[in-house]
Amino acid sequence: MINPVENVKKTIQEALEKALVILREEGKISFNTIPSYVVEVPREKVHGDFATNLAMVMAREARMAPRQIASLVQGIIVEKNLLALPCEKIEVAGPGFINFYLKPQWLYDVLVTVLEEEENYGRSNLGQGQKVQVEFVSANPTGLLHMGNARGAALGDTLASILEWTGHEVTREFYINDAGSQIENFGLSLEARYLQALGHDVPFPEEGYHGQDIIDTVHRLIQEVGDSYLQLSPAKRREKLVEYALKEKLQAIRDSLSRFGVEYDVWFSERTLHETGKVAEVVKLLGEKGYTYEKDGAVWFRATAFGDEKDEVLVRANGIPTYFAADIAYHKNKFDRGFERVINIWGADHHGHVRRMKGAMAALGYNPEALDIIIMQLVRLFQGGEILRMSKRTGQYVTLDELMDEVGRDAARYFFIMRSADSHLDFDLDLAKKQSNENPVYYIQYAHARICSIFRQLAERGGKQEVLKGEALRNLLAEGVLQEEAELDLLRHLAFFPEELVLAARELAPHRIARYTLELAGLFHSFYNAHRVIGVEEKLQAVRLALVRGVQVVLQNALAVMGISAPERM
RNA sequence: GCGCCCGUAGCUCAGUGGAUAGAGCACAGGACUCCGGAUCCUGGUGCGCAGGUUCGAUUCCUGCCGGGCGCACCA
Repeated sequence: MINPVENVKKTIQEALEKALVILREEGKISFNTIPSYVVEVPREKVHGDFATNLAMVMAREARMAPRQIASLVQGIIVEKNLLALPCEKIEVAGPGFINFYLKPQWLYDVLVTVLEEEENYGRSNLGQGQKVQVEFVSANPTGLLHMGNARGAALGDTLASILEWTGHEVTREFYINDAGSQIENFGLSLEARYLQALGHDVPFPEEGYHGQDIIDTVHRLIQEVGDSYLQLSPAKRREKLVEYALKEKLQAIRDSLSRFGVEYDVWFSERTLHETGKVAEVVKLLGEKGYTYEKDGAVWFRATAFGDEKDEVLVRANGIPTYFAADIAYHKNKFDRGFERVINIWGADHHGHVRRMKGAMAALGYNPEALDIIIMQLVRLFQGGEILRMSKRTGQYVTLDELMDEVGRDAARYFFIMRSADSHLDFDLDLAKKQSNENPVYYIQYAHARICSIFRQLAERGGKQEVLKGEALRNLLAEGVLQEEAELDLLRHLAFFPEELVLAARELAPHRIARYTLELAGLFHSFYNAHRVIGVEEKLQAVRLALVRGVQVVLQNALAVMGISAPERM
């Protein structure tokens, strides 16, 4: 649970603030409060290991030129030795930055930490055990999973992992839309296919589900029950057909997601909310709080009271509650189960739903801030330069399984994780198939395989295979054996892993980890091409083996977060 | 018309209130008799346009232009 970067930043902050207090006591500077400032790693290495904008943001408060403040602070830190870190030099630069050039000591400590914590390196307690639910995919169980669902699955699962790594108690949940009008429609489609399969010339509903998959489902059912459903009333017949098909579809969805590396803790049925009266209950509750009214025979929710453009129907004139009503009941249930934070991943086509959902939570007395809805932009599928429309109705879509058949699970996951949820994703099928070997995930995995290969080589040559750790490693590093730029760059990147997870958790941004891992792999490949590990001088080989082992550990951890395998050979 | 997202290199995309804006692909050239060449190294007139806030804006705000998606008693 060590975050090296955070520790250094804190140490620098302490020095800065002590310096300011001393300067004020000496009457050299005046201020009431220290404005918020940052200690960060500069983009350019020539600007030091860490830098702060403190002097610039203090300028107004202290009524003094930024560079002058910076000089005073820098001077007093050096003079009184306020910084509790081995430091090369502290400089004032540019418009008033204070740049800290640290001795590589802190980077050496990082390596000791990584090898100490191993598969736990990166974990933190940011969340302090907060109970978080991540609900994602929640595809209609009337068809197979398409590319949009796949993106949601990769993002949701990775986000859940990131939250786990940062000290949250996470539940992954899938909401099964097994009620409502699309189920009615599903039943009508199944019925038509059933009758057609038995030789009846009946029309197929225009708005029905045209996919081949439900024809197959019906044929399997007929193997079991034959034409016995012809005797049933249409309503009963549809109910039986839906029951059978839903079970089958749901199993297929579970299997696909499982194959994609996604395992849910909870599968939550919408139908149960209706059957247990929870939907009616929540409508009543909203009424009691004064947020509903009747118009044209329907019950409406006052979404406009929460900034929405218009109100929304909860119960139709025919007495059947809407999807929205059920979803409110579902979200109430989430909070009632004790989740302190609820995160949903929705497709961009549902973004209009966000404000009223939050409004409904506020109306029920829950904190709408505890509900985070990540809007994921849609996936546009191209083939041969043309857009393929994805639609369950027409049955024309590429499924998650087909995608995995084409490019494999690792590449598919990485492809979705590497882009921010905000970006519109154009997926060129031809390109994805053709370039599957050019997917960056292989670049990362290759770095890992190469490291494994180093250890294999070492074994074959009969060399010492155990990697130095703890004090022995610390002592050897203290001799300054690791000096190369490429080595220090790698250590610096390893240092950032815990911080990167914290940022990804705060920003709910899984793509940060994809990027981080790619950069780490790149730094390793550069190092590998420039320097040898095996066959160099004994001490150097020992510390380089430790370094390479450290990289391996972090690659494994990062890949684990993303649900991607770390192959030993490729 | 209203709302949300996006507009960064030829293409696909990262990125940040700061000091010289990055990566992959594509293109051109080059690399160890040695740990895996699925690698590395070298090569770049780019933040849609116009205002505003700020010591400082590609980043924040407003308007405009362009693209995607919503705006059902569907989900």
